[in-house]
Amino acid sequence: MTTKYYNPSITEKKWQAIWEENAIFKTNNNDPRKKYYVLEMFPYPSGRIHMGHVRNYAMGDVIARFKRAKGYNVLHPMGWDAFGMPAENAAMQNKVHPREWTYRNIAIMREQLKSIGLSIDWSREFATCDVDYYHRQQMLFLDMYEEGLIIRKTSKVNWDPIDHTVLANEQVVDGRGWRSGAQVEQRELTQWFLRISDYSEELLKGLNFLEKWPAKVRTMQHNWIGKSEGLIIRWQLANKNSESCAYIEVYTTRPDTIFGVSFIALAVDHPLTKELARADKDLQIFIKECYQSDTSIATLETAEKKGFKTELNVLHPFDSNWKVPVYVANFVVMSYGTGAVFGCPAHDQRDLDFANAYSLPIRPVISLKNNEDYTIFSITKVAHTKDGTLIHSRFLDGMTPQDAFKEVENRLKKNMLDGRPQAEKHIQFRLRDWGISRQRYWGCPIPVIYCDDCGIVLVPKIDLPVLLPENVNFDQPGNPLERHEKWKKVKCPKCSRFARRETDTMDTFVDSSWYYARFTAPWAKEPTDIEAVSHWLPIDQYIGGIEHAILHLLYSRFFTRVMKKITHIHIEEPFKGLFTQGMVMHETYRDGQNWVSPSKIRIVEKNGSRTAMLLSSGKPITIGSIEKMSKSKKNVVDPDDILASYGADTIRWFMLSDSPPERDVIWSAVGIEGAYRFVQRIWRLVNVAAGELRDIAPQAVYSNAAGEISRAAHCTLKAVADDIEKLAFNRAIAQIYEFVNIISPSLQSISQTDEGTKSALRQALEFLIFMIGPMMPHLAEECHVILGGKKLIANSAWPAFDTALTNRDGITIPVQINGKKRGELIITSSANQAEIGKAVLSLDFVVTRLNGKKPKKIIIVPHRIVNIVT
RNA sequence: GCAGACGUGGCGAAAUCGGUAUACGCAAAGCACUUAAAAUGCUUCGAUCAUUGAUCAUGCGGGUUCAAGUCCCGCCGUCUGCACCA
Repeated sequence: MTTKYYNPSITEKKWQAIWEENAIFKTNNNDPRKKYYVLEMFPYPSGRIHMGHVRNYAMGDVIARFKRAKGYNVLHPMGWDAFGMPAENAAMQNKVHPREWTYRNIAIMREQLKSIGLSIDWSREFATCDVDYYHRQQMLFLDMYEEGLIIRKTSKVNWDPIDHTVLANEQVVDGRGWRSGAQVEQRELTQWFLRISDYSEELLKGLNFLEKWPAKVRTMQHNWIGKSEGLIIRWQLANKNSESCAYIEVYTTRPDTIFGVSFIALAVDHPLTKELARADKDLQIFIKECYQSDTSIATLETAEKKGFKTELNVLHPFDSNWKVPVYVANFVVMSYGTGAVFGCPAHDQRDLDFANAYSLPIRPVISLKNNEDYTIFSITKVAHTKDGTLIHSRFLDGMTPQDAFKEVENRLKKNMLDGRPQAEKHIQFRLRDWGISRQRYWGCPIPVIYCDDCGIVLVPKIDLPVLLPENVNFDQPGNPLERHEKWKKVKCPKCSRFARRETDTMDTFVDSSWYYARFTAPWAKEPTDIEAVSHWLPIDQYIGGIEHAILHLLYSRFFTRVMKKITHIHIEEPFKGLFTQGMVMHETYRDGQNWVSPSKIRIVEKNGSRTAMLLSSGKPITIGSIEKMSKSKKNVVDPDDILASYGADTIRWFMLSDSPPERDVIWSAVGIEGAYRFVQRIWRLVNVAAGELRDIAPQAVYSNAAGEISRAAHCTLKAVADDIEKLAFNRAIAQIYEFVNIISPSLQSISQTDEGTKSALRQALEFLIFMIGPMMPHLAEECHVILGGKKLIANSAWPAFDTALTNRDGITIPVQINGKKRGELIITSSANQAEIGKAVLSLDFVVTRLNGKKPKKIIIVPHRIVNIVT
């Protein structure tokens, strides 16, 4: 005990080196013990680790270390989601090659992660931009193509005419490209698609079996897949003025409202619209206008309902004298249903808006509750979408909407129109095929060649990998591959004439859809080693941010099914357990319009109010709301700074304490101080006691003070293990605090205690070291050594608790009178109902309260409570 | 608009199956140690009234129950996801 304080910066480095030298965390695929695969979503190498990463990896590490102590063969790997736009942006701004930028960031972040003391098998590390990895991904592409899982088709996209690239909807702000500020156009592009929509039903059904997933994520995926059941109804054209078809197909989930129809609306890119436009200048102008608006959410919300009345009319399926006008409308989407709808303004808000704009009739067909005045629709402009009974609907009158649906279906499916039934049942999904083409350099090249003679030719497996060219420049916008003539020019594998390479690369979501499988055997020549995959998958516990609830997790579920089909994986669901952690938040500070970093200010607390001022000048600063840590709001705290002043154990402990892991945690300076004080407290207690305890044999003792300590030790050990198992880290930590509070008085007066208590304390401390081990691994090792331990905690088995000590024989149960607690009863745990009842009635406070009266009823719940009703 | 979650002290929160509401931590106050401060240790800490103690408290209003933070019905508020999806 030469030093007074624990110095994490020296100690933590020491233990990290020892773990590495002994290869403690290197995992062997052939280990006979039961497997456990824990994985945190791998990071994008943006430059530095942020607090969100620390929280994510701290949680995963607690589970990995705990399961290892519990005797599992644990796989806990790390990699890098390394392709993507930011590397190219950096290339444009700083004249640095994306590869160089990416690998430099990886090197920095790897060291940062190592300094947190994570129990990771670094020998399995890879980045998705490693040739080794994207080579295998190209192999998968070929296999999937052979199986018919990939198709080429055109689709409408947001096109940035300045940056020459496709933009995702999120990248369109107020109709303009987020980087260039250019007015975004709608373009039809031919792209590669993965046929995820073929798996809609399967992906939906699979959700039911994911019991260890948060219900929230399952609901989100459920809605995203968006299954709906309805009818496709064919409406006969009134006059034969279309060359190609005799009817318009419409998808509807409300066939019951068919007598409320007042118009038919076609999508702007519907084939019939295109046909009509050929002979109609005005329609051409209308279509052009529609294409100029983008598909971003903000625009859609405010967009006016616009329509164009065509010459066409269709006949009502149940009344050939009833002509319904056909419009082209901007709100109808080609990619959903049939790209045409029938409008029933009275019972659909969107149709009502349209009807009011174009003075179309509004025909109510579902009864309102108490108001039969239907002029209301044009006044209130609110459609009636609730249930009721059918009215003004001829043979449907009086039916429920459900019965009317069936009646319409039954009648129409018998009617033949042009050789087909006039209606068919149709199940429609919202989920669309996954377009994976990106007009970018820094991604996995799509292994395809275009030949003028042979058409689309796949790159033969033997010619893989298609490598990204090194010599590229980013001095003009667009995709450098596109203008790299030398790289593009290639001999056709079929006819050997000159052909050109596909210059699009794959969406980075493809990279992250199978990396978890690659970790099981990153050395394999094939994408996976089927034996290794069968051993390790599914992942027992996957941890990451809720922001990936839909895309990444849905794509991965799809990809696993696909990889099963092409025999690279044996299962369908990759993630058995999923946990979505909350974000790391921080207060914001601003000086006028400018955000101010927390490192530049000082908080002063006076009379219960908090004020902030600039460190440099003392200028007052406004304290703003608590928000997610982000560079733009400058409310970030750099983990490196915290590591330097407090150490890894403190930062891990703070991240896990207080807030439940699924909820947001608010970072605060006082919070991290509190965690640091606890680290010092443990170290101090162990040091104070070490001299007295080092030679004492740890054993459980069953008497008096020593007995209480032993009992607490065994109970806490059990409770902490249960909480970690349930990922309730905050509760585990509370248990540990409570336990330390129990044993610390005895530890501080250790020199005056008897041998029995010392022995119990010796064991209590040993348990404590194991309990803090998963969260504060360095401190645990250090304390273990101070007490004379030889083996590494990281490599030791979790101690067993004694059930004789966790089950008490004397228990205290609360006693209520008329539902209010009035006292307690101490009795043996084996006491039966009759004995408890007798004991309760002789208690002083019960006798006084009853005052000679006989209770009406006594409710006794063994081990829990007694309630006397008078 | 549709779907889902949540609402407990000054703050982060706990309460397994309906069974002692506020564990544990933070902040605050007081005391001890100290020349002093920091650190550390001890004590207090939901509200109101009060002498022991009592009454009221888990967003609001009802209900079920011996017993409700927990279950049911109706509101209010906050957050998240999706959205011209027919």
